[in-house]
Amino acid sequence: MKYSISEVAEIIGVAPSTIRFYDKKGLLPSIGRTEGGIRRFTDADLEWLRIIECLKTSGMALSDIQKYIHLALEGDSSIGERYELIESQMKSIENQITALSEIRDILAYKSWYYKTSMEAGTVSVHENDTEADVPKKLRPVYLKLRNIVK
Amino acid sequence: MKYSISEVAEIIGVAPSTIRFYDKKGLLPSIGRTEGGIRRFTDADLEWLRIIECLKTSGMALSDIQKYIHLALEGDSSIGERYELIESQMKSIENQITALSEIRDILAYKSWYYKTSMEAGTVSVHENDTEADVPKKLRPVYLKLRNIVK
DNA sequence: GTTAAAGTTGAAGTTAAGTTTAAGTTTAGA
DNA sequence: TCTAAACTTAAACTTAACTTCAACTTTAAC
Repeated sequence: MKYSISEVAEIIGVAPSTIRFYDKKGLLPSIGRTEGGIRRFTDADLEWLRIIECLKTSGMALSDIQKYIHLALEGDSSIGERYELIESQMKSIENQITALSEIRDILAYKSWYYKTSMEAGTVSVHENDTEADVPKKLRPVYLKLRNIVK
Repeated sequence: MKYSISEVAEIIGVAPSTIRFYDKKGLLPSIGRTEGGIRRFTDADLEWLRIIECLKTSGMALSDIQKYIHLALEGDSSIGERYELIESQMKSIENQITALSEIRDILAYKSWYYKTSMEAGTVSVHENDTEADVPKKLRPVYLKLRNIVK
């Protein structure tokens, strides 16, 4: 099965210009062309694009994705390097998840704070809050951040 | 307690130029100045900066953070709007965490794939893999993505 | 054989979130 | 009082990841 650039764009969910941009950056190894020079994508090319999407979502820079793809093209000799790259990206993702979870907890506190303020009509309702006034789930973040979370 | 811009930069962990940039963008309401025009930060100003850091980590754009801060300055009349903003940011964070978790699972599979390839010296060791060859934990992602995860 | 839609390229433009620079001012300490 | 360190501003520069543009070519359908 072969696809045009706009079909691929549709399937992957990006703009055609983005795919040309990736191609120019060397992220798409050896895309086929018609005699007239028009790109024809194979299913294998689609897979590369999905891998790019995946690594991009993980926060990897395009320049590093390019490195990874070229390592993959090198074959078995680069397995070790690719393993290291993937491991390091896994660690990065786990750090991101941890950071986001902390922020989510803070926002959950703020959400409760505003919800209850809304019901009372004013944020003053929390002026003399103590731990006991805060829902159990939100107490850890309240205790840690009561000075900065307004 | 009052702080100079470089002290604040040190405490918060950003460059002084970043703080000036935030100030110019209207993210820091009414920073005090000496007679000569030098910024003097209070503990309340530090709190704003911590809130900015928090919302920034959550992926909120500076322009939206600015809106939030100005809503907060408006007082009780903006509680509802602030609540909506926080709720929407919570949802955004939860989506981010979900997306990252999926990517982490894919990378965990790739990590296993490369680790075992490394031990065998070649990725061919996986050529005829079936579900049974994949560690139990990695099977869901393998089944879902075996066509795209190489 | 025409033609309109879709493709091509290189180069320039965009956006966000800063950073750097240049030129000048303020301040703290000896 | 002098001076060096720290501060000020406006404006230009940076980087990543695209997007848009202009000018031109290829292709599919009639």
